[in-house]
Amino acid sequence: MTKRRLFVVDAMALAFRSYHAFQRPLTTSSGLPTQAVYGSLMFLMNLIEKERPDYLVIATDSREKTFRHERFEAYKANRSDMPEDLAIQLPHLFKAFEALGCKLLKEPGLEADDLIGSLVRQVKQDGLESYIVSGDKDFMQLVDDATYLYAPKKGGEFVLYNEAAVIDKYGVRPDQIIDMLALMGDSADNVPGVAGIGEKGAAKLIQKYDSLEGIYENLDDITNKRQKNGLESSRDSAFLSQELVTIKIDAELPYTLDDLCCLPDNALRSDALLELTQELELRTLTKRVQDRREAASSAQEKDLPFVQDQDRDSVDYQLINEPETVQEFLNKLKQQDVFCVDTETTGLDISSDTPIGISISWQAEQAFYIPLNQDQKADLAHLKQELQSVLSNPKVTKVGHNIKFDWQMLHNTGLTLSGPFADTMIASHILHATERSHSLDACCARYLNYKKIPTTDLLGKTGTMVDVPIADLSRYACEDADLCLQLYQHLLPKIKGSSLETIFSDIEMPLIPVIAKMEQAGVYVDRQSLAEQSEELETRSEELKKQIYELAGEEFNIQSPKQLQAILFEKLAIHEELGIKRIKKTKSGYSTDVSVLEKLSAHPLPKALLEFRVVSKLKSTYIDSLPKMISAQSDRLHASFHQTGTATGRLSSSEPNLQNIPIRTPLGRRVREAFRSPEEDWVMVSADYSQIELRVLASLSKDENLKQAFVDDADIHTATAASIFGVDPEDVSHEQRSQAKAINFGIIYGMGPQRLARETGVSTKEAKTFIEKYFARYPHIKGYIDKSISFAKEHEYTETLTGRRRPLPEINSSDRLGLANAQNIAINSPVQGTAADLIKIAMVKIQKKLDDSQLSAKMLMQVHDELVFECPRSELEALQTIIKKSMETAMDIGVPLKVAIGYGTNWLEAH
DNA sequence: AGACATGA
DNA sequence: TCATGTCT
Repeated sequence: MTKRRLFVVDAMALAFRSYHAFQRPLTTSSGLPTQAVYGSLMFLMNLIEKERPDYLVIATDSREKTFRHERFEAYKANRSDMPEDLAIQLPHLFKAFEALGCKLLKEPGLEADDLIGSLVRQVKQDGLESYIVSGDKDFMQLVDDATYLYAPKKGGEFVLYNEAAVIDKYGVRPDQIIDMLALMGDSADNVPGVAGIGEKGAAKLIQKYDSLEGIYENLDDITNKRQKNGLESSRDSAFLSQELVTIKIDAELPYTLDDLCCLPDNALRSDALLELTQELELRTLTKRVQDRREAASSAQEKDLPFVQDQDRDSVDYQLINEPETVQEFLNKLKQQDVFCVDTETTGLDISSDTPIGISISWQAEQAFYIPLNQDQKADLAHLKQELQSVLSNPKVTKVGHNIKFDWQMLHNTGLTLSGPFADTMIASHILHATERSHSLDACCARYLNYKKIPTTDLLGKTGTMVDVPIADLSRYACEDADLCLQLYQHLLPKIKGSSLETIFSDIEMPLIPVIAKMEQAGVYVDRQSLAEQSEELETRSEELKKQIYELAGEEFNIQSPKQLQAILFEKLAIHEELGIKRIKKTKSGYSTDVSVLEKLSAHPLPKALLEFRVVSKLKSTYIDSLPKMISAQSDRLHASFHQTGTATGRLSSSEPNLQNIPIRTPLGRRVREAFRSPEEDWVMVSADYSQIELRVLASLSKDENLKQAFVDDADIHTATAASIFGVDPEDVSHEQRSQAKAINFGIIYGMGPQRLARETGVSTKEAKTFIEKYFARYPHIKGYIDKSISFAKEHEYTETLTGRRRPLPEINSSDRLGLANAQNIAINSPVQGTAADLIKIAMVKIQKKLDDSQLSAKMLMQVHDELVFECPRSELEALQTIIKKSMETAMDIGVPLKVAIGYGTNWLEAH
């Protein structure tokens, strides 16, 4: 693939150039001048269409003075002010950049030149080529094997300067340009240079003596009197000029490649651009944008999707479905030690769907599609057997994007896929934990700047993969495998050898088959029990509804916060009636959440509402929806667990979310009680890490006091209470314990005194003193918190014990809320993430022991610090031993880990 | 603090 | 999309 290209434009240079290029003024009907906007837009649109950049950004000066002004007071002193009718256009110009999808880069204390210089050097590290779009010869100093000067000529033409072209023009190398400019000076920027030396003279001298230093070392050689005199008298000025003309290349810039991305096809037909050209009455440009939009929509009608074509004709995709080609393919496959697999399947159901074909790639832009259905003309049984030996070869790395899915599909057709794995979806998540999507489409766009054909184009509206013509399917499947392999080549080097390698190779990759099995096992729920509960709650719900309507004096939609607001705070004004002043607010008025309703619960209406809320939540979210998700195939619930769903490294669960099944209240608990084993002599087993996050906190902070409490196996909240209230553990009251518990949680979540006060029901002031006392008793925890925050500030990410990272959100130091949030993240993420890593390690250990010992016990679900299993009574003891051992020795964190196990009818009692 | 689901 | 509520 050719290198991806970044184009950088100097905003002010472009604006001035466009402004002066116009002889006649151009204005809107209301008199707003628009020459600069028109000229700049025209220029950029031409550039985008002609060059189709992968990345395009505009750089501009910051307002502040720079190091050059400090060094030389008169720097740029003779610049005249910007003409008023250009200045007035600037806001529109910036809007125009935005409409084109170009980021406007600006950094405090940097001139555009320095920003550009540092940017091109930075992206060179990422393997990009840079094109500096400017007529300013100063930029020639930056030209190298990956950096070009793209200088506009008259009439829309450009000259491209590479190293050779620079030498051709001045006879000096790019790295000598600085010294040449130092001799010449620059009247526009008030750079003094050396009197009596111009462009020609400067070039000649540098050619002869190599550098400014070289010239002064050989001053006696110089025959030209005028030059010699000038050089002698302007020595200081020459070296000052050298400093002034040197473009900074090492400024740290906060941009990622994603910030610089350009989508040429979208840029020229965006809604924003059309709106802007219309608003500014730029008719020629409006017409041009409309043309692009029409072309795009007619292309879509013809079913021609917009794909960023990157030499896609050069790809080598082969359909392998003849006996001879199959054998030839298998022989080549067996020689690979890394390859990418992707399956095309009859559907997405993990308990019933199967592969119809498999695509494989081991080299970028080359891939093979091997049908595993009737499209395959070779001996299928033999083919599968051969594939099996490769798919389970422990010496071969199998690359995939969400390879858990392929594992499951292959499993459904009797094929075993085994490690080592390299999952590019998880690799993406490890490298960018705060990105929302890690789908193949998103990753290709993000890392390869390649827009895939949407799957829906292939499938049509209702069809399945099975109905797709083999040629199309083959091409699509090959593209997926090829791109996945390219992602592997792009992402894995960033992980290998870095501190992320452990988390990727030793934790996440081995976890894949564990989760794959867990999902396929599913969990049984008692439909009957849920149906009974549903009826009971239906009755209660109706009663409450009636009661609520009566109290309100009218019928309304109780589930609409807006309507409820009107009843509570306007019609009945309950808060006034009860004399309650402050009511929590949301963006759209008074809140009606639990905390508010509880405040008002002296009145019967809010009281009824509270119960109604509980009942309807339970009924709609769990009792009525769980049965709908039970697989007809297995009669069980097969939720998904995602390794890429959270910023901290926890797993997440969906369809249904098994991680928020009720447990706290008796009514909710009945829902979880419906989860049971369908087999006669089998039991549910639940294993809970006790206080895992506080143990992790003790470990991370190395607080002896807290560590000792765990070594002593004390009740941690009681111990904390004893410690901060200065009493013996036996004398701790209920009240004191629950306040200590709130503080312990508060610390883990990084919550402030206000939240703590709300949580414990004490005043903010009292909460403050609690926290102070806490820190006095656990001084290392205060230290840990400070350390976490400063680490996060410095690195802009947080890190767990195992090296997992989470980038911090961009912090705007004026944004108080954002800052507080970032601090909470700095404290919470390492704790939550380390706990998540511990249980992941335990899961892998447990599954391995289950496999090795050939027990039939099954892991069914994970709820952050809890694992749920199902096993025959006869295996109970063996299973408990395995669980306990694995969880308690998951990793040595310098604090003992404790596990509580509950089973059978008591499986919920571990809590 | 971190998730996901529901209903409007 | 927001407000709400469930879990850890």
